Amino acid sequence: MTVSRVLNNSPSVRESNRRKVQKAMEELNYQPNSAARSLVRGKTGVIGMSITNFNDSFYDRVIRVVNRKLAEQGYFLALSIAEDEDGGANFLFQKDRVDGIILLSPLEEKEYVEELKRKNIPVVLLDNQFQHEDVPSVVVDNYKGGYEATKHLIGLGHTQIAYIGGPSVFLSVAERKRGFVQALEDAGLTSFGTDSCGFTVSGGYEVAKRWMREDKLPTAFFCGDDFIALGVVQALREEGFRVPHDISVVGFDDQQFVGEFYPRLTTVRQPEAQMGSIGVDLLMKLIHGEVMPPAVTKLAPQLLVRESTASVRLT
Amino acid sequence: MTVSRVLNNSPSVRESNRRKVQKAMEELNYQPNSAARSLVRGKTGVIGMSITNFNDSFYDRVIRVVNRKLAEQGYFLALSIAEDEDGGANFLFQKDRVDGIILLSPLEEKEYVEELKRKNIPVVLLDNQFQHEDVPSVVVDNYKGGYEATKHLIGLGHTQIAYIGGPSVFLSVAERKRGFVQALEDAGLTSFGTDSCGFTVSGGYEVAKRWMREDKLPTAFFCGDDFIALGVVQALREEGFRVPHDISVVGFDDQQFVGEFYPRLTTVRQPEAQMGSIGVDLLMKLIHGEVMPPAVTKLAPQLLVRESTASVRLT
DNA sequence: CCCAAAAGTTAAAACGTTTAAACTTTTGCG
DNA sequence: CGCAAAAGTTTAAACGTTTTAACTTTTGGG
Repeated sequence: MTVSRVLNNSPSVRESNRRKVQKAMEELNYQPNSAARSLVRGKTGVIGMSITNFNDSFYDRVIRVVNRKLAEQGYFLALSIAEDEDGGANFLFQKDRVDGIILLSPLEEKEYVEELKRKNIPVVLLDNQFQHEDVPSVVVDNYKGGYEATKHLIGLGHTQIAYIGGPSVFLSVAERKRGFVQALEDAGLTSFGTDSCGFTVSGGYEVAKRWMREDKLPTAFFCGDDFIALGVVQALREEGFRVPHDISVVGFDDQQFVGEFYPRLTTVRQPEAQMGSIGVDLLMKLIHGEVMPPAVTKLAPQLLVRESTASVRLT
Repeated sequence: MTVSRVLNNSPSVRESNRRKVQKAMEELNYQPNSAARSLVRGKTGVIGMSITNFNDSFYDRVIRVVNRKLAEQGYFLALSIAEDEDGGANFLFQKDRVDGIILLSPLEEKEYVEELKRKNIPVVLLDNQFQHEDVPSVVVDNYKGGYEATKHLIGLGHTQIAYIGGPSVFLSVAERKRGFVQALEDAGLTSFGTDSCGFTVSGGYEVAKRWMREDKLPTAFFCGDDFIALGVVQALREEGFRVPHDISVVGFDDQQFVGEFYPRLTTVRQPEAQMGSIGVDLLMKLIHGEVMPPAVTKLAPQLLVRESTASVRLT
């Protein structure tokens, strides 16, 4: 009826009637039923986003940008937590619940991507290094991040540099390491050693402690993320080493307040805003049926030099 | 048709037919349209949760518990970010999109609560001290948290204790302070002074610096949250004071890794799991139309004594 | 073997909107 | 003032399920 037209403000409705309808809507506290609407229209106006990790500044920043940008375009963002098995996005995995999905995950997620493809749901991958055929993705250039961080250390005169990465399920881990190795090679150096642990403070702490027990100490650590870096700093401190005076440490991600608390961490910042923004753009194109853009967009990270790195100390 | 019955596995369908239908569903990759389903049934199977804050361990823990518990009961959780004006839950604010809402917010949210009431959407408040008529809520006993933290400090011999709280929009701030004051009074002491700042590292940092400039230094700080506490620690350290050797500091919330990094922070841990669990229980009761339980459930926090507090130093 | 009850199946209506088509009123020009 | 075009309104069908009622088949007791 006419009501539908005023809801979708079609032009062909007499002003007086439009007024009347609006008044009635107010009085009755009327609100269109979105299920019915979705049913007939075949769209919901909501975009789903699956997230694996919460308490993390990198994800936080990406999510906020996506939320804002989606809102600008008239879409709602529904976040879903990806727990272990269920891929977490399960609730999103229904074509009629969302118009599109943004998968924010550092893991492969092959199955989910395939399922979504099969269901014909537009999907974009963020922070996901894996290339799934014709699913567009936006990632940061982790290789470059590792390279820049290491180069910075080399520039400070360090020659004994170690890398402590995260779990090998994350492709980012290997990429950062590749950058690390290449930077050393380009400078004619060799790696002091590498190791890995969980992306946690305690992980970094334990690796560093173990190394110290074995009398194996570089003059600088490049860590796979800030949590590991903090753990390393903590372990070093407990054994009487000062950062950066004795040993330099660099992290990755610029987590909340690592730049505000001693020792202000030198780290690699990812372009979260760009990532989120491009991700939304890609998804919108997909939704509007535009031709598929190039599969993977790679963004440059930025080295933030702070106080946890210094010139190598000549003993 | 029969299909509907096998979907909802009603008993009255011949086994052979059930088999046939299932096979067909597999082959066609069939998935029931949830919009149509919601439309006729009047429920969606999703619970919305509005969150103001992301990169925060307290919220993270609550959210994860809620997610898990909801999943157990066959509901999906859709998270929505509450940005400034929109109350963020706007997408949830439609009765036909969700079966119920959990508002996780430390702010008053009067308008939203009223709007939800008006729309007749079951709603439960978490971490929200404000009492909205007949909306059940679960909060932590911030008064008690403040009391216990201060008592701990007093027990260590401190008599010059200061409180640095967060922004006064948060009721929790006043409650924690009330606990602080009462503990002092019960011990026959008076407050060394109070101040406030944002719930940030830099906030705590600046207050402490300012106080030091004015030669105003207590022997112990009770801070409104861990971020403030870290800022205070950092400021003290920069001025040559050691924590806890010279000055003790206690925080609130047990944020990620404040227990792993020097100085391991003494803090107050909120019972996130309980809060989430009770919140879900309440919401389920509301949804099933059970009689309204008592309006506000108050949970006891727990003091975690670590290394940022020590006996007062007798100079 | 018949018949009633039980078990299972099919048909029709309903959920609340949008869209397309048919219909009616208004407008403006000669 | 009449008529065609434009503007606006009403009707009907459709979206994909569930629910209720009506119908058909199977089962089992006498």
